[in-house]
Amino acid sequence: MATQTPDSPATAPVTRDAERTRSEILAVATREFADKGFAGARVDEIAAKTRTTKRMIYYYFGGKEGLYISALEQAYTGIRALEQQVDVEHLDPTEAIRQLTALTFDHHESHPDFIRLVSIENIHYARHIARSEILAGLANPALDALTRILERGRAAGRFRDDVDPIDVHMMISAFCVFRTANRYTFKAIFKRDMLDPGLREHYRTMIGDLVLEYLTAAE
Amino acid sequence: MATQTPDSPATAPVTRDAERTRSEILAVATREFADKGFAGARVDEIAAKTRTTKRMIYYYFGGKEGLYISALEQAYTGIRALEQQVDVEHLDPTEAIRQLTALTFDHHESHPDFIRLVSIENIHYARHIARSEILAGLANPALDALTRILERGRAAGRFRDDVDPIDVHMMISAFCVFRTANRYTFKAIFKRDMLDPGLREHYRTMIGDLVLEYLTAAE
DNA sequence: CAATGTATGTACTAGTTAGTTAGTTATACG
DNA sequence: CGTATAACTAACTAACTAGTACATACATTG
Repeated sequence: MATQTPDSPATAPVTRDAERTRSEILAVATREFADKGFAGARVDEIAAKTRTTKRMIYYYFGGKEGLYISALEQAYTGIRALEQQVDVEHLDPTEAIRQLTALTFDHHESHPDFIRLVSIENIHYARHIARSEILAGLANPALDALTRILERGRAAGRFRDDVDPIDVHMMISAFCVFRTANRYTFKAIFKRDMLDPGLREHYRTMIGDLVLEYLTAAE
Repeated sequence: MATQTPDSPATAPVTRDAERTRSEILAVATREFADKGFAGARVDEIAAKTRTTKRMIYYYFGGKEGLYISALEQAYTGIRALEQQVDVEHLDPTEAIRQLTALTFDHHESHPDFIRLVSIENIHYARHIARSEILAGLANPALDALTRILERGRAAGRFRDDVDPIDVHMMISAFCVFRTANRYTFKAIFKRDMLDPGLREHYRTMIGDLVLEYLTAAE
């Protein structure tokens, strides 16, 4: 009786899977931190939303802060992996810029949790990113692609040659990040949801126009 | 002896000043909330940084959330009052856009706490702004000024006529907000401080160029 | 198949935190 | 001058919250 029988549903089949436990905690934590911030998220609540217990958070991540840093690292490496797939080398510079801005636009739209984590991390003065070895040395595929596009465009005499890739990247990010990160206050004040599906194409084109107009302007 | 004498420094002249107490609490709270977020800020710490006690926070603001909302309201009304002073009606449209972008740029740079509060409020899905009657009906002087500039520019045949004032306002805000709000993660990743004084003029001109290039482009 | 380390659950704790209770004192006003 | 009221203080509390001690079960490997 004390022995576990296959027909005892009370004692669930407690299969052990360290990787599953770890990744489940991480997934739940990412959502919770993105939703409520570092201070607002609750370790007990994160634990409750997993199939395991709070003890496991401390076992795998050391504590609340370790868990938050791991969530950040995972979010960043995930986004960077996506960016790595950007292939615009074969396109002509103008079309490459259009594709790159559209891709960035799409990335930001489809990863709101990532954007929120970045906002939260900025509220914390990027203290955790600075501390993380993984995040400090992370390459930026989108910037690399942009740098090469600008070089080609400049060589072809299509783009002005006094522009800095980081500045152009900043323009694109600013627009895409603002649209997602400031969605709620913007809507409250201007009564417009920047993520309204009906406005999507308009904004997706606009950021391409904006950047290209700037790049092709006379110096 | 029990009577308070002018030469007894132990019993400080506890002058009562409701307005001073209230505004001191509000000033400290604004800094604390901007620094640590709503959940991260501590009522006890806010109280400790004032000359009064925690009880007064509850006396004047009802609670932590009431205090946070009051801080938000004050920050927004302060910024709006500043914007009201924008006077670009007498300038020609191109110059007016240059002035307006530069002014917005300056405002954002000199009010980092306001930008941080906005970021924090977005993390909270603008729940508090939506609830505040003061903030819901706040006019937007910068947008009004922009609308009139665009009309004049369009009438003069200088600007394209398919642009929406809210969209242009969004571009300008996106750039200026991003530069301040995402300063820390941007620096950690791209090793560039967007608020470096040496880059200030460069960025201040850039946002004007960017918007004007867009407004004067062929449709 | 024993045994050893990894993985997991339960129950607890110390410290914190928002909010409150029960008053006291200054000041305006008749 | 006395008194009503607004402004203010100190000490307290109940609930929460991150983190831990301790016990135990699974599974891998020799």
